[in-house]
Amino acid sequence: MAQLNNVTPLFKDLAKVEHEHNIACRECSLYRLCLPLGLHSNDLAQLDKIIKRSQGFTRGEALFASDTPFKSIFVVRSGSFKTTVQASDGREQVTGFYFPGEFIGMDAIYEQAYKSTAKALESSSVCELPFEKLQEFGTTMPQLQVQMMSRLSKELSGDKTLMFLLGKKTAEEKLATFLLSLSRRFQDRGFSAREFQLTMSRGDIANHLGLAVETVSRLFTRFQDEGLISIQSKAISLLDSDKLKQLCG
Amino acid sequence: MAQLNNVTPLFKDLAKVEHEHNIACRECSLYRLCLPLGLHSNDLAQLDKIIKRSQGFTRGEALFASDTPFKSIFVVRSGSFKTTVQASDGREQVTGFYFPGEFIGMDAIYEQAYKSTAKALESSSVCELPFEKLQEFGTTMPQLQVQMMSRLSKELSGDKTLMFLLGKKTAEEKLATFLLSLSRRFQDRGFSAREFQLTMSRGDIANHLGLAVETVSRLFTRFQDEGLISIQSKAISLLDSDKLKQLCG
DNA sequence: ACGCATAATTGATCCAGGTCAATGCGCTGA
DNA sequence: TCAGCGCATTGACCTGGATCAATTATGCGT
Repeated sequence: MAQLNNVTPLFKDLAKVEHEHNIACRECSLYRLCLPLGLHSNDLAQLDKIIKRSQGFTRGEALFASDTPFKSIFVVRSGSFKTTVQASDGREQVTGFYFPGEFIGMDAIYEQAYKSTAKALESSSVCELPFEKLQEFGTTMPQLQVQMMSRLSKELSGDKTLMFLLGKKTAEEKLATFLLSLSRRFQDRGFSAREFQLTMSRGDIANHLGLAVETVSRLFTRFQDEGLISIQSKAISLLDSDKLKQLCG
Repeated sequence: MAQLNNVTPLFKDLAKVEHEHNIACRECSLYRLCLPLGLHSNDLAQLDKIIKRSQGFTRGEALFASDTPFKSIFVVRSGSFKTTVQASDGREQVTGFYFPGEFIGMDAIYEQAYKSTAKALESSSVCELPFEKLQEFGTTMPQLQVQMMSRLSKELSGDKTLMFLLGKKTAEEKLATFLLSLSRRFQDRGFSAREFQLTMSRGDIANHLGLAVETVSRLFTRFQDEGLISIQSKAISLLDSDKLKQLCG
């Protein structure tokens, strides 16, 4: 666990527990958020067997790189990740941030190759689901397939929302929306909706929202001046989420 | 067929043939692009039975509305559609355009409700796939499930690309990318990659790309002045797609 | 074929947010 | 403890594309 001491993981307790023991899905605290939902216990045991529990990634380490053959879908177990797509000229877009229980790599099924790069934002770990095995299981566990589709659909729906954000929202609306989205996701995971760590850099946030770093920085200070938030480097608390909600448009 | 005479459907021949006969998947000219790919012929016959072939929609008519219960996934049979998401304040974002063989409504699986509105851009028709039935079939036809996931994945991948476009590209790059994307899709469907109809309005294009109508209009005239395209109201031809490719960045 | 509504073009002006530049802060490692 | 470096903040200025305002096509209904 030494590597965990020099960072501030978002989900320290989870990381501690689940790094140390390769605990079964049934006992995983993410169960409620994850794939196995709705599976019977013998099916669950089957699933358990094919899941590879990874050793963990350190800040900046890649889970997979763009244009690499697709083999597995990953579920974040602890920590957090970002995914990016890049153009040949070097420009890149942060397409998403991923927290425990969330799936990474589903956009690679069609092309059979990852079309984005996934990097850890802090010390993190994942469960690896080899897609071929997953397919085999689909025959005997239709519920699993439905669950998978549901996951894909959820991300699709989220992406449409993001398209609206990128295409139609002002800088202020973008940042307010982003903060509340994080807040909601932390709450879903049993953490404070009010206070949390921004594990990604200002640059990552700006990039993701289609803004310049400077704009994000200015907005943070303005939100703070207006008493909406309190922010100190990576630690943020939402002081007036009602007003933030209004700002989302 | 009277309703088809006063419009210029993108896929007139398809519309003619497939409106009149409820032809089976096996004989459908979209087979290659559509769901049944990889199914055995007896499976195909099964699938055929659950597919409802709709009567057709006229320009502006809604296939489904936002916040309506989810029942079916739709495949465009002829014509074209757009999907939009809207905010409470009235702003809306065109999240996609859909052509024959493409799937609409997959982002509704998770929420079990359509989170976008789909409208016909011209006289169009769809195949309706009741999701419940599709699920039942999944048990006996795992291949179908895989195919569905593949479709979802493809759209996901496309959305990431669009996020890059919205977040990082200039107006010029956006429009060039859009035109080439249409071109490629028409080519995939056996139509000219060089000359086609823009069934959507300038407003729809602008909205989709996160631009103002005026900007799109100006770019069209500029592209025309520079000899890249030739455009006359809805009819466009790409005169220099190599240079357009360069403009995409 | 005519007239009205809607869509598209074109021009003039403006501003949100980007870019450039300088400074400040906080890790990290010796 | 402190130097060095990457990240973040702050200020000054600039610009791509939005907005506003006419004008001109297009197409639809009668």
